[in-house]
Amino acid sequence: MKEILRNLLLQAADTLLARNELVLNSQPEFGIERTRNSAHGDFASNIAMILAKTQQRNPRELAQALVGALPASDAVEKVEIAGPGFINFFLTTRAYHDELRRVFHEGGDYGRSRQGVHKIVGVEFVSANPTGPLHVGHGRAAAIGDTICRLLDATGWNVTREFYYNDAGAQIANLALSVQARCKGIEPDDPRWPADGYRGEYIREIARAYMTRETAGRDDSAWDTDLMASGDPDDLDAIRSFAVNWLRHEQDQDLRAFGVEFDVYYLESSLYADGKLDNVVKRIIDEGHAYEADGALWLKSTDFGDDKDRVMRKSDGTCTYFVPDIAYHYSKWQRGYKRAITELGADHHGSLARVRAGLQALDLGIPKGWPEYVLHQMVTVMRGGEEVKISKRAGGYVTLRDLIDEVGRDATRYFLICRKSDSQLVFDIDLARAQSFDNPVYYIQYAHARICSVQRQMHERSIVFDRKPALASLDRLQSEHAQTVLREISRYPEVVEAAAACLEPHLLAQYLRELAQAFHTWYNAEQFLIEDEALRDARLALAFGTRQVLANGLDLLGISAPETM
RNA sequence: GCGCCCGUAGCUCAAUCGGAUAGAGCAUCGGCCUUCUAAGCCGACGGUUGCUGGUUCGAGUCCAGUCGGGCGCGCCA
Repeated sequence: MKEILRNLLLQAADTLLARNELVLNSQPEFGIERTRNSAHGDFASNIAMILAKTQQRNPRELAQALVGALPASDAVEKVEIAGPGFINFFLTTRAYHDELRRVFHEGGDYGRSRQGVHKIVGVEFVSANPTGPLHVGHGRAAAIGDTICRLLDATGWNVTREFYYNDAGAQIANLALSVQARCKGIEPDDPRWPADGYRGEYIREIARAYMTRETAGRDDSAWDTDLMASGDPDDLDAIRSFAVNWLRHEQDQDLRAFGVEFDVYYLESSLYADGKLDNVVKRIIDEGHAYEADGALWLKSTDFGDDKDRVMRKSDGTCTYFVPDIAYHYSKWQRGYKRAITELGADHHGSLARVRAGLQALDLGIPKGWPEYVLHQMVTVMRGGEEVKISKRAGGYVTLRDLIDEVGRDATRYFLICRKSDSQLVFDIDLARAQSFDNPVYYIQYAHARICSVQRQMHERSIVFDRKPALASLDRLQSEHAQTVLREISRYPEVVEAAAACLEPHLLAQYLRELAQAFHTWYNAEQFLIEDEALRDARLALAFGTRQVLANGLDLLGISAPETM
């Protein structure tokens, strides 16, 4: 719909241009938006006020000229000029009927578009260290990252989901020591317990499995073989491999239960094995962006906007954590991702400048703003009005698995996605569990189930719904409630586009609630299965169209659309 | 001390990349089931968008400052 109006305005501008009533040296950048107030029509454009600046003209007068030059369209009922120079468009009911017909015509593809067609984008998210189970924060990362992927896919991008495993380094060594201690029967409060060891119960479980020579699971392609525990408590290498494999398997199971699957698992250890890490360090030295001091090698990250230089290689010869990050992101660039998105917890935002600086230091023409980052703020979990602490070291914290088991996958995903990612989130377990209207996810699903129920009733009463005559009788939809539903449906493609463009999935979550609300209101006001055939057809068409849009939207959120509840 | 994010109704949060009269849900109060799912609907109540300036046709949104909260600032990851 928006595109129709945009084209009309551009044609009008062209007409004025041809008449020398307008001077432009570039395509005008202007907005067309849904109005908040129906007295202002359906859409409003600020084009006249934008152009007024460069044209040195009165915006209302300019708006008048533009409106005068607008080509005729059967989508537009009337056009008004209002306020400081808004051009308000009132659309015909026909325009809305056409949109509903499009829903039926395009079905599951309604709302999909092709802006990103043929372009590839790599999206990295979760990337949890394999040192423990996934917690709520990872859940938020998973929900946001996966939904962004679905949105990008819906707007024509070719998306690869990628998970980066820090399976090398100090935390992993710490993990191995912790499991080893458990293997030897050492408890966390024992003086022999490793400093900063992981104290959680899952460590005991891994140790038990290792000692009883279980097989650590494996169901992704990044590992070559299943790993058999040797059962030897002195073989730290074996313990490390086993523990990492075990935890990766657990994490993978949890993510699958959450409806999230990855295309690529990228292992930090592979950067050491194949020399990528050394190459990156060498390249940065060769480009003159590094120097030796105090026995360490420093990156001159201040050359690229960081507030201080950073140690790349410590005096003990090992690299600091962000060097593999640089090498890893460089590998994305090498693999052809002109667009890459990295989803991270906001507590890591400090590394962002470092990684970008390192990529600039390679001097390989990687754009300054590459990769794009999406950061999410912390999640606080509430239960019974009290905060549930999540600390990995302390043990007993709320895992993603706990939430999925207790709250359910759909509600968990919805709650983690429904707020803007850069605002802190309070996850109220009691509210998320509530099987009531308090719970927005059920509210949306209920709308879908209700429509399915109507369809079942229809069959029971042997009423036949034929799409063609139904879509021809939409003029019978006169009520304000039905009009509201029509309007909400027509917004869907715009919402998908905006959510994908801004990488803000919460816009879609919010919208689906509004669509469901419009439907529930209408449902309560009017009967669908009535005697008047044409009116019945029209109402059923609108109801089934609503169901389609709800299903499409829920699918993009990775939430099921149940037929009964 | 420096950097990033956030301050919006009693609570949890929106607000279409500067748009017109700031919106939902929860909570509170009052209505609606011989009707396709009441897991629903309608109405009422609720605001100086932390504060002070600035930019312009127009600011919750942008800028400066200030107060409050979170996170980060290591030869940890």
